[in-house]
Amino acid sequence: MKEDKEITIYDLAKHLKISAATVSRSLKDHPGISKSTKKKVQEAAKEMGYRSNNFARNLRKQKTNTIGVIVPKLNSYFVSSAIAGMEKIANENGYNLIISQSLESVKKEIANTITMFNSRVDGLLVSLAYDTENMEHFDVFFDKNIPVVFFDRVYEDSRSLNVIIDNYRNAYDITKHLVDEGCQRIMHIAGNLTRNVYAERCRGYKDALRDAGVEFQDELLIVNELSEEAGKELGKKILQMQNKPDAVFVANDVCAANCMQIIKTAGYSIPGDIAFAGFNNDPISKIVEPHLTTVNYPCYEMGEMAMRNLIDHLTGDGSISTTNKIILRSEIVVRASSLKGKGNNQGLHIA
Amino acid sequence: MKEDKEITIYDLAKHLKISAATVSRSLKDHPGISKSTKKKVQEAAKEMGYRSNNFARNLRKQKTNTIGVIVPKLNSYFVSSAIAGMEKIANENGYNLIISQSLESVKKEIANTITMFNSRVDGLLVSLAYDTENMEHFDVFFDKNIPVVFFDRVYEDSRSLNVIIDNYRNAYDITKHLVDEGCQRIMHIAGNLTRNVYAERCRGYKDALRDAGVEFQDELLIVNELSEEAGKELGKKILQMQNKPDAVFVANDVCAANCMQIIKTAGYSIPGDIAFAGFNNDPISKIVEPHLTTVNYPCYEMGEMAMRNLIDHLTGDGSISTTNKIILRSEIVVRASSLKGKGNNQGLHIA
DNA sequence: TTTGTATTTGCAACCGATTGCATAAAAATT
DNA sequence: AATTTTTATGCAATCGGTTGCAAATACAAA
Repeated sequence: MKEDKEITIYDLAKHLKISAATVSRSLKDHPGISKSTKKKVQEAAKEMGYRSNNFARNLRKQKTNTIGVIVPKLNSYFVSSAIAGMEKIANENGYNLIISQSLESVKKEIANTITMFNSRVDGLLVSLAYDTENMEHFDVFFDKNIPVVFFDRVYEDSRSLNVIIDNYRNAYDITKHLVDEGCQRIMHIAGNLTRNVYAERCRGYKDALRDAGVEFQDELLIVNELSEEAGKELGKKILQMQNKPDAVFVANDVCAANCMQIIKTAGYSIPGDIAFAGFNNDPISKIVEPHLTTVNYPCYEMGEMAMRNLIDHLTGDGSISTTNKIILRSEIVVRASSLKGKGNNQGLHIA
Repeated sequence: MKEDKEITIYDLAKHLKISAATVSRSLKDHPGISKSTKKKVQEAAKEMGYRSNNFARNLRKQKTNTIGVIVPKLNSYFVSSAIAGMEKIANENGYNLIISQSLESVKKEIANTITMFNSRVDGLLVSLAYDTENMEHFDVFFDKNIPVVFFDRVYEDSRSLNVIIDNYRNAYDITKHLVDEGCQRIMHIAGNLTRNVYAERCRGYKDALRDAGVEFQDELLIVNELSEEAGKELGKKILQMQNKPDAVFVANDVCAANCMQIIKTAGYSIPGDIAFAGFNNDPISKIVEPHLTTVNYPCYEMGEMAMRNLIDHLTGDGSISTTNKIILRSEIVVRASSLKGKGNNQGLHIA
């Protein structure tokens, strides 16, 4: 029944000999319209192949039904999983997503923020770039009361909601696990420490050491980009150390796996000589050998949760005003890379 | 200088004591407006914090500046990389992306298609779901002359542009390489053979065998989902074969890597007992041990290319009408998993 | 039948930018 | 100075829904 030309409510109105206002109300199930009229309109709409014009609607309602997402990089396990979760929820609720990547640069992040602002997104979901330190570019959103939800790489600010995991706790647990396995010289590889995720993991690492009576040593803390290449570099660096660590806790699986390879290739045994632990539970952690002890990060769920809360807030149910932080459950997953066999493993899930 | 209320061209017009039409034309650099007026308007716009309202614009122009992307699954290496490339190009050209996933189900794919249609995207980029066989759901787009570009998992249709790699050639090369390494019982693991990519790879495999004088055997061709789990299943299946293959060419790295693990754990040597080859050059291929011989698939570039062509077409430069297929360069990457050391490697790039 | 109340529907003014056509102003020509 | 040509601007309609308010119709009570 589709015509070549787009059908509008005016066409429907003319066809049914009623007003456009009534058509409009009928289509959105307005209470003031009689059941019979509604039915007539809805049927005619279907028959004639009517499709609502969002632009007219948005123009009039001053709402876009679009949510902006800014991430550091689309092609990583964490981000793509999180976005998959977001897409699902947004889709279910009739929201569109516009996605852009900062490619880990504040500059691009700022540009994207402006684009999003100009696209008049109803809300924004953001995971910060590696080097973002200043948050002024989000002020335009706060000023206009456009809700901003940060996830994973967040910014502590009373005006926004943060969805995170307990990085501190997990890092603490994993470090403690390494200690329990008998490690004493535990190295930690962190990302940029101004980024909450890495700062928290580092703090957990330090506190666990302290509580275990192991002294923290500056030389055992390294900050890098956590990329594949950084992992390889790291491996080489470790090989050159005269006093090598007996364990390495890396803030990210990809970096950990690549580092392990270098170490292994040089003839060291893992976990025998050096134990390893990562973070994220990236699929790679189950491929690298030995399998990598890591933290099971609920990426997909985090995306769902962040989106759900944003939408709830937009539709009024929500409460970004009252809720300020959502912490998702996550837990360490012990695998062979850290099992020296000396310690207990405290009933932790072994996969 | 930003006010609380949105500034419109009417505000600018009033402020400058000129008509809204002149403002509109000035802002878009219309030739009929004098330089001095244009400058005045553009300056005032900046000063007053004007931002153009896309909905009004779209409503009037009947164009959305939005491109729809439908993919099977967001969280895979291939897809996230391709989307990263698309986003880059779209962003550079002022287009927005709306992205949705079919989750490998035709049903959801159809639903997404309808959503995209109703969102009035200017164009569509699609990689088909695993089980899509019927293409009727794209007819609405073809009927309305909305360009559709398929990438990777494509559909041969004169009305659309396909962006692909030469799956046949690569599969042929990789199979030939295995033969050259001395393999005779080469197994091939394919995906759904109605999907072009898998059909082509399978064809390349068969032809390479034929040309090498190796007889194709039905029992050595297996179709599965190519997922992690499928890879493990496959490993078990191979272990149960009495007459095992001496090489396995899997149509996807993730599946290959997971299969290798099972085989290795059972005590077989790779490539000694069984050589392996995959497809995609997923990061996992450089982690699994031995490193996996595979095909370097230009995911990011494919995303860029698909998007660029779609946009060119929308802006009139393009020619989906004339171009019907774009084949990107790709090549096999030989790594340890297939090097039995008996054969030559024909100068192929070894990474 | 009349008045009052509740239920349905329509009128018309938005939302903000675009554009064909007409007009006004400036420049060039006679 | 009068006329033609060129250049610059404005008028007003249009895109398609939405919604406050008024009007019309239905139904109930008096």
